[in-house]
Amino acid sequence: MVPAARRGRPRAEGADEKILGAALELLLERGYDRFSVDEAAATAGVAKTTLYRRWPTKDHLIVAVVARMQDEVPVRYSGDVRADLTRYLNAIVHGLDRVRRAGRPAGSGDASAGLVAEVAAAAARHADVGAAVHAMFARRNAVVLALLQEARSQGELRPDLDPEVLFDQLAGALYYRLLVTGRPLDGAYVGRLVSTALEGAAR
Amino acid sequence: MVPAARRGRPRAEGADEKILGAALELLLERGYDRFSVDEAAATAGVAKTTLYRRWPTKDHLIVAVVARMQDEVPVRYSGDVRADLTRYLNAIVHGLDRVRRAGRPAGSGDASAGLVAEVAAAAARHADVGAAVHAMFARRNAVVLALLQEARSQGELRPDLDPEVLFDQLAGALYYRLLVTGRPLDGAYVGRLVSTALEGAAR
DNA sequence: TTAGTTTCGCTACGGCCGTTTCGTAAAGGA
DNA sequence: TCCTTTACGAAACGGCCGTAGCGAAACTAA
Repeated sequence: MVPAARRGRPRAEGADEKILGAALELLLERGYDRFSVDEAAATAGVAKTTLYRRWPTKDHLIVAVVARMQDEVPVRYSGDVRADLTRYLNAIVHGLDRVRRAGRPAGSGDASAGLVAEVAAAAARHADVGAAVHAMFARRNAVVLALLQEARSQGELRPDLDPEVLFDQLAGALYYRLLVTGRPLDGAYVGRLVSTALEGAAR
Repeated sequence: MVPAARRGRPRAEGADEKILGAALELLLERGYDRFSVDEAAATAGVAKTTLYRRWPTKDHLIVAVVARMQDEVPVRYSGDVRADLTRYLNAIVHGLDRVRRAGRPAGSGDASAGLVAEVAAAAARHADVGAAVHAMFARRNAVVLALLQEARSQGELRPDLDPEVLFDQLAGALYYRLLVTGRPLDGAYVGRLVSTALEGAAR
């Protein structure tokens, strides 16, 4: 489907890519707060107005960059939910580790926690960014929710289980631990988390 | 314990209170992003330098305001963990609702989600703010963790349960739902959450 | 060709954050 | 009393975000 020929001067070809590439580099190097829109435009070799025509705020740009670097984690039901969930959550932890290792060296805290928190804050600041962030996570998590439904229909999970609630518990615990408690997020924690969620706390 | 008499001119008595009060009012009225330090100082009737001598950044000030309005939720083990946890989580939800209702009317999304996300972002931006935020939550959650240990020793919870993991699941799910999925946070969700966490997902 | 539309780069601006400077005020110590 | 120390208000500043205005460029439509 070729886009309908529009009226005036066409947008500079490849400008979007140049901007997103420069922005990604600067974002990983400096983190959200030390990231400057002026510098991103300059690094991309583009006027600031050209950037702002595409992304109306710094928040919009950052979320676009983050959405772009989201790698999908391929997951399929293997017959062992515990193993599948453990693998998926470990992939999230590993992705956060990559951001952390790429982050700024200064003692400004955890780069991965910072990025997650800033994306959440951007989602709360602008309604359209919020919609984009919610869609980004929904898309990313859809495969896992389907996996949980499959495991439930296979009898490995309780028939009355709400997969969304279970997933909120798992992913939520990861981000809560990362952002609120400041305690380490590693494979051992993922293992304890999956066990507790699957086997339950009662009795 | 009287503070040791310090050398120079003493700090203006009551200035801290005036600033925190004005800041709280402005924060609830406008939200983090539309909150201006200059305006907070002017409203408090204080020079900006006086404010910055006490809180070196806007983030420090906001976190101090939030820490101040944290009301502790009194919880004791009643012999029914499900009821106790439900009450506690509903208190959190209710507290977020209060912030939401006090929030700005403009379509800038959810005021409570915004405040939570901004506090998390502030914690990630400055190491000392992070320590304060972690301590604030640890203090707030300590009673619940003690409650869980009590319930475990009373045989209502699994003897091998890690209370921290269980609590991460519960609180994390709330904030994850609020910030990431954008879906409603109400009593019905709290009920489903507690049930799933206590009874487990397996079988 | 001509007119109209949209984008481009460039520049300047207002608002806010955080810092700095300056003169003054209020305390303790000699 | 005089000196030192710390806090105060007022003002100015640089950096960054986001907006506005300008002339030029690139395209469509007539």
